[in-house]
Order: sequence, then structure tokens, then C-alpha cells
Amino acid sequence: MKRPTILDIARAAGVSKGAVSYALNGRPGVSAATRAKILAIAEEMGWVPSSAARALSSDRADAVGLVAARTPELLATEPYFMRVVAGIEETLAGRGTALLLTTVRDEATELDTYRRWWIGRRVDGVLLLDMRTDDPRPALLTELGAPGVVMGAQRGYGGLASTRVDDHDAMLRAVGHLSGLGHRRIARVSGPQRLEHAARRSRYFDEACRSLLGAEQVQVEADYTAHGGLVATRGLLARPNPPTAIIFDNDVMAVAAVSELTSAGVRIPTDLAVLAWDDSPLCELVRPAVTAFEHDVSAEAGAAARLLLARLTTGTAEDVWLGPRQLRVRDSTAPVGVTRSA
Amino acid sequence: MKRPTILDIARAAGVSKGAVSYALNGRPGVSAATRAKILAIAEEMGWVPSSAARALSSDRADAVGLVAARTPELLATEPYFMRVVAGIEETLAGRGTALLLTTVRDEATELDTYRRWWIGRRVDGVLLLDMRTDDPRPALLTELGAPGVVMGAQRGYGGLASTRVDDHDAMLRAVGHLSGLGHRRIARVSGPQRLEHAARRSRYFDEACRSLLGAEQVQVEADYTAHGGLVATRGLLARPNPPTAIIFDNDVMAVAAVSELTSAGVRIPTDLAVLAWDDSPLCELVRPAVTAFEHDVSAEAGAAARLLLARLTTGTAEDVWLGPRQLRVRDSTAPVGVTRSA
DNA sequence: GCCCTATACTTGACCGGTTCAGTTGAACGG
DNA sequence: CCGTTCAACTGAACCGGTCAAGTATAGGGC
Repeated sequence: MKRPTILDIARAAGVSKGAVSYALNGRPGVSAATRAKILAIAEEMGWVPSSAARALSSDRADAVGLVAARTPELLATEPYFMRVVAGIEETLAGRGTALLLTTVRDEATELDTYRRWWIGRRVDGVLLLDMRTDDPRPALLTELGAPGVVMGAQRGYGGLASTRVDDHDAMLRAVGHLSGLGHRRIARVSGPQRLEHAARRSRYFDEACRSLLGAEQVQVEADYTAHGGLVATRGLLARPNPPTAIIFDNDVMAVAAVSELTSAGVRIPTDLAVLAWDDSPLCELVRPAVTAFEHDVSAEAGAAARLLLARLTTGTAEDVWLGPRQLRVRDSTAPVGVTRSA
Repeated sequence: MKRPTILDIARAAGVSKGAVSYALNGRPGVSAATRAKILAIAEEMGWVPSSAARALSSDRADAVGLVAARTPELLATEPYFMRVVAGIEETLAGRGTALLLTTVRDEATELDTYRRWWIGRRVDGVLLLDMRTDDPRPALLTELGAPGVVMGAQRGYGGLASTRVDDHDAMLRAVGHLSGLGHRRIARVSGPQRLEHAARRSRYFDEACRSLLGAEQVQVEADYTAHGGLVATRGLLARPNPPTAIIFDNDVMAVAAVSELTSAGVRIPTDLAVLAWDDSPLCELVRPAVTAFEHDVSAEAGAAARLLLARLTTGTAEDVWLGPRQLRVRDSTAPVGVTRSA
């Protein structure tokens, strides 16, 4: 079964290729009657545009790219990335835009991927995730002239549009929640400092602790994995004055800590309160359920995808500010020391 | 910065377009000296083939497709899908083949996606996941003439190559493990029966129970989600003769049951033993850690991707049998009733 | 010295769309 | 009744590769 082309349709309708193209793309240049006839024939023949031909002549790929620069282990555990993909798809699906996805191990490969995708006209633009400090990607995209949108940016990125969040306020509320429960020794297990958002939150944490507790608090760096989070947590608890509450920078580390410590005899939230930055089904799955900031990753990713599509069609796009995140208080945070003598 | 084309290279090298094409594709027709020169110029110009032009003229898209027909909720929780993607990418990356990914809500959309992808020459072939009973996809692919590979097939699928597993033996070992621990009332929470592998396992479970326990056991159907699994589990435990062990058809349901029941006072494994079909980091994250069949999803997906690539280049491919799965015994299964008086 | 055959190229058609410069013919104004 | 205008459509170039067919040149055999 040969795929029908617009030439086949043209012949069947007794018109030229050009007329068929106009008709199928909803442009002026054909009468309503002819258009209807052409559409009917196309439908009947089961015509679908050749994305290759279209990309070649109109210089559009009708696809956007997403690169996952995470370790396979983290990809397999953290629900985050899949939710991003689902959200993007929600927006893209039905608009005829495809999603090109790849995972990479190192930065050089990642940059090369963007370059090849763009120069090879595989994508019309890309979505950027997990911005790093001194991230080379915005400069690369600018150099290439490739449209890009940054997801969950903590700051502006020159020519790239972005969905913006303000973790400053959220951090104040997180520390406020814990200090309001009476906690005075609050620690934080952060993500890698090379990630812009992790580094920002570290600064915000310092500020929040100074203003709400009047003293700096301990922060340790981890890698967002269950194992890394556990090592960091054990380090914190082995200190002379161990914290009574810990803020984890993602769900996986918080959940890992809760399940591991619980089975090791640490009572949560009595002995230790736990707060996770990004909520996810994981936080509800573990006992006690973990207090976390709601984070509608899918919606956010969808917004970023819409931004990119807007950028592609109109040429410009304004940053979108995401609303303040709500703290979902669950069982892993409680007043300090309560029922300690249970 | 205009993208260089082979014509630019041809001019710079003082040869024709055709010669450049031969040189860049490693075909005979140019001398070693000319080839080296052309390659050097291409490299220097940062040339990358236009995937559109290549696809149009050579009828290859250099891309394969994967459709996720799962609910957003399940996608966000279950690590399975992301591990599949990672495994596929592992194989595809570096071979110049891209992965097109989409999520769909219903079967009609899914079928339409394959059709559009194929007729629109977006992909050279597709990977099939989660085969359903009376699955319409193999027939569609055959009709379209599109190469496809089935991942984790429980049976052969005519023209489609597949990675095959044998759950029959695994089910015998699962039931054997529990009956060996003294369990006599073993129940199973299955996935949707419309999924081929869930339905197969249900049959195998019946067979295993008859041969090892001498009696049929209860099975209830759920939907692989945390909520669905919990509802099913509570139903089982409310029966007159509740089971002392439950085999869950995936990790999410098992883990949800473990954490929910534990916090409700049910002691696991003492009051109830829990076994999950597919192992994942989730199973290790929860306490007690869940006994499960190891499942190297990434490796399996990688094998399927290799099969598809082989099919695309050689035209045929033989089914690949995946080795027997090992049961990872953890803390959620123990001899029946032991330490019940703790 | 001549024919034959490789080898190393060139030429140009082709893939399936898009798009722009024409062409045709009908309607309209004066 | 003729010139103008505009909608409707045609024809062909073009996007950037691939590839079959054709050409030129060198080298080998006799």
C-alpha cells in the first residue's frame, strides 16, 4: 500500500499540486468547493503529510526536543522526569508536534545532541531542564539560533523564555513551618550545588534561618539519590547537636530517609521531622507520609511546552510565573519532641 | 549562521554533490585522498546531515517510536516506563537513531499515532509495550507494513519480532517460595485482565496453586495503581478466610499495600507476606523491603531496541528469549505466622 | 599502440511537500 | 464595450540529501 502524496490527490481532484497544498493547509487560493473536494479526497485516501518533505521545504520539523541529563538510577526512581514528559505531551499531542527524547551521560554529549538536533533540523526548539550554574546551554542555543524554553527557572536567561518559580518565599514558609512547630535545629540536605535551583535554595535557606531562627543552620550536599540522601542524613544525625528537623531537596531522598530511619528505630516525626521539597506520589506512599511542597510538575511542563510553541509561532514569548507552592503538611512533621516519651 | 549543506562542502572541496555524499557515507566511489579532504572540510564546517532531506530521499526517518498508553497517574508513579525509555536510549544513542515518544489516553488515539507516524515517515519502526488481549496493534502494523518489536511478549506475534519472557516458570517459583514458607492461603492481586501478561499470569497462578497447594486460590483484578491495589487488598483481607500471603502484579501496588497496611497495624511479613512481581527501587525504599522478581527493565528494553534496529537493517530478526528471573527475597516474606506472638 | 576495465568522479532526476510568480477568466465600473 | 481588478488556479523552482547512469582518465595486458 503506497502512501498517497499530494500529487495523487491533485490528480484525483483534477487540480495542481499547489492547489492541494493550499487547500490542505487552510490557506486562501482555492474556492470553498474545491477545498472541500480536496479535503474529502485526502481523507478518503488516508493522506498524511510527509513530515520529511514538509520539514525540508518549510524548514520546520514539527518536533521539539528534551534531553534528560540524569543518571539512569535517578531516572528509574524519581517520578519527576516522567511527569515532565507527560505534561509536555499533554500540550503537544493533537498539535501535531512530536517530542524527541534522549538521555545522556555527560555534558559534552548533551551539547552535541542539541547541536545535531538543531543543525540536522530534527527539532524546532528545545526544552531545558535542571539549569546548572554556569550552564553552557543557553549560550549554545543562542549561538545556534535555536529557540529554547527553560523549565522552572530561578532567574531569567537572556533570549530564552522560561517558566519561573520563586523558591525564596517557599523556603521562608518551609523553615517557618518547622520553626513554628518549635524546631530550632533544622538541617537541610540539598541537591548538587552545581544545579542552579539547588544552589539558590541553599542561599534562601541560609537567609530564612538567619531571619527566623537567628542563626545559620547546617546544610549538606547530596545527589538526589536514595543512597546519597541516606549517607548525608546519617552524617547529620551523627553530629554533636543533631537536627530535630531536616528539609530534603527532593522526594526521593526524603522518602529514603523516612523508610530507612523508621526501620532503624528513629521515630518520625517525634525524633526527627522530615520535609521534602517536591511532592510526588512517593511522599504519600511511605509511612509516615511526608510533608512536601505541592508541585504540579505536569502542569508546569505543559506551560513550558506552550511557551515554546508560542515562541515558535509568534517569535516571542513572555516568561510565565508559576503560582506560589502550597505546603502539604502530612505526618512527617509535628511539634518538636511531642510524644517523645510514648 | 547558515547551516552548511553538502553543496557547500562540494564547492569548498572542488567536487560535486554526489562525491561528497559518497564520501560522507563511507561508500566507494571516491579516492581515499578526496574522502579525507571532504571529511575534513565537513568536520571543519560543522556539517550535520539534514534529517529531513535524508528522510525524504532515502525513505528512512532514523527514528523509532514509542507510545505510552498509561494513565498520567501511573506514569508518574511507576518507575517502569522511565526505565524502558532509558534502556531504549542506551541502545539508540550513538547510532544516530532518535526516539519519538508520546503518551495517549485511549486506544483510538494510539492507533492513529502509529498510523500518522508511519505514513508521515516520522519513524522507521515502533516498539510495542503492554500487549493486550486481542491487541489491534500487530494487525495495524502488518497492514501498514511497519516494522515493530514487542517488548516482554508472552507469546509470538506473527510478523513482529519480540523479546520473550516465560512467566510460567516464575509463577511456579513465586508460589513455591510462599508455600515453602508454609503459606496455604495465597491470594493474588493482578493487573487488568485485558493486558496479555496479566491474564497469562492469572492462568499460571491457577496452575501453580493447583499443582503446589492442591487448591485454587483467590485472585482479584486491580489496575496497577496504588489506590486500586489498596482497594483490592482490603477486599481480600476482609474475606472469611483471609490470605496469609499476597502476590501483587507490580511494584506500585505491593509497595502501597505494605506502607498502608503497616501503618494500619498489620504486621508484615508476620500477619501477611507480600511479594511483588516486578522489582524496582520502590521495593527497596519501603519498610519492610518487598520481595520481588528482579527485572532489568532497561536491559530488556535495550534488547528490544537492538532487535528493532536489526530488523530495520537486515529485514528480519529472531525473537530473543530473556533469561529466567531471579526472586529477590527481602523482608516482606517470611515463614507463616512466625513471631506472631511478638 | 590499442582495447578493455577499473576507478573516480559528474550529472541530473527524484523524494513530497511549500511558495512565489504568472495565467486565466469572471465580475465590475464607467 | 473595454479596461481593471481580483479570486482561483497552474507551473516551476526550491529545500538537501540519495543514487543510478554516464563520462573521463589511468593502468594493464597483449
